[in-house]
Amino acid sequence: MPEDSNPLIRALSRRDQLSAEERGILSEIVSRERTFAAGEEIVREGSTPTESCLILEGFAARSNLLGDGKRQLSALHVAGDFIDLHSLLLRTMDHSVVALTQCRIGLVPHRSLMQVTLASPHLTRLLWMITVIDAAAHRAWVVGLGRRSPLQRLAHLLCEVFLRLQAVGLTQDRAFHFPITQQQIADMMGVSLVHVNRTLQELRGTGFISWREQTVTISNWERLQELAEFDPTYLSLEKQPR
Amino acid sequence: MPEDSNPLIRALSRRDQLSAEERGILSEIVSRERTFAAGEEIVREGSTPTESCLILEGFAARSNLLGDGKRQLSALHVAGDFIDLHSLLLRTMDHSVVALTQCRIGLVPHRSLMQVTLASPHLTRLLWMITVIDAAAHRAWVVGLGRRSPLQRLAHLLCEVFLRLQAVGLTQDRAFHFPITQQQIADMMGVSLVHVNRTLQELRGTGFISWREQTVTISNWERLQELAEFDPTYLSLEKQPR
DNA sequence: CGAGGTCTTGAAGACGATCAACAAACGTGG
DNA sequence: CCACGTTTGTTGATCGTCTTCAAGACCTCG
Repeated sequence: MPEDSNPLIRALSRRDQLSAEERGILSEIVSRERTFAAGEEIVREGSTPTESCLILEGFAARSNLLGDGKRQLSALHVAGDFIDLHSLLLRTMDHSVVALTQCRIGLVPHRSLMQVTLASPHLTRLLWMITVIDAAAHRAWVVGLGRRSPLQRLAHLLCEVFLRLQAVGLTQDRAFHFPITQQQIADMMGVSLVHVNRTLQELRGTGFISWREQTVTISNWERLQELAEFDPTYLSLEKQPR
Repeated sequence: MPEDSNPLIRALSRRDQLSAEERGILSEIVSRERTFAAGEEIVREGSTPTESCLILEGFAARSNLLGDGKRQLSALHVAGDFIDLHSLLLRTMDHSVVALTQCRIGLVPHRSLMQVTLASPHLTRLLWMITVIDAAAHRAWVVGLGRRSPLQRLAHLLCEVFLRLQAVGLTQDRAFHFPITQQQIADMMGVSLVHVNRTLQELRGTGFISWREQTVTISNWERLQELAEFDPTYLSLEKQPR
């Protein structure tokens, strides 16, 4: 894969300096590619992967099915995200990963990742960092689900997605392509589909965003952040030695 | 600190083989100890720690304060847990850590941890594993807050705490000391104090647990797990090469 | 013994779920 | 290119759950 179109390199070099050698390792780490249609399972709960999946294009989510047929999405992932990097350490998946839209996925053998841990402490720390930023996002979702109103949760989600897409160069000014259904939003926010629809109307009603033809445009970034009580610290978007 | 009373060594050797050398490194990694009273802040949101905190004794939680004075606890931690290991990679804390009970804390300099990443790939992976198991617990909480009833959430919490305490040898048969207030439970479960009280009565009413004098006793482990739809996979309690 | 924290109970009201129906958009094959 | 079926979005009405407010009981510790 050519280096500059590799979203992993983009995501990492956004947060720390990468040496030429490190870029080289990262650009060769994807062994093969696969494409998944929207709704398909990329990784299955209970499986024990021998490769980790890197999103090259599209949106995916961690999915947990409950006994009564309910579903909770516990994380949203975008291009550049390593969706099951933790399976290197954990062996058996405690959740599935599903494609929310069509996804192009790069597969990275655990063998190669293990090799990185043996050969490059710095790259190892950066991979570790990825999982730890993931965990920070999980905590932000816990806070939202526990104590924020559905309106705030939705606003918070859009703030998060905007910055994460911006970090990999997938925004145009204040807009981004977001081909996600209301049912998927509902399963992320822990509310019913009907309520998402109404909350979305309320959010549009504020005039802080518009959402038409699968494109979200943030018309008032300041006020949207205020509404969501959004603090971007947890995304760790600063460039620092790690 | 003597090796066998070091809960970090207990927690890690529960999940992978540790060499004598590795045990040695771990037993010397705590530079000093501090004690915190219940309610005290162990790590402050916005700070940039230069040491990480290991719980030697007591219960602590990650705490997020919201604008209107609400509080959400995004994780519960017990002896053996590294509560801000991620600050090694992330620099600034996006949440506080508070002592829920009196806590004895071991402080581990980032310098020592960085040294581990340079010298021991295997220990590095185990430290990484700790943060990744943490993240798995966060996801379990997301699922609970999003889609489980308060009753199930409470049952799930008790299942989780029981197994985590068992892993560090802090259970007696089917019972464990759990000096946590209903307000703290409420802030973990994202419900009101009043509702925790009523849910707790309902859970006691099932006869699956009793909770008297700060001690939880699980009288029907099978049925409690069933009620909570609890699957311990996410705790990664198996011993495996990592 | 008194004070503050914790637990418990009741009553009212808000919020979001559920059920049901319809509209709009999309995609596919005839 | 249109017809039709499926998916997605929208709206209204009813019901149940959980919040909020308020007050009292209990307990622990100085």
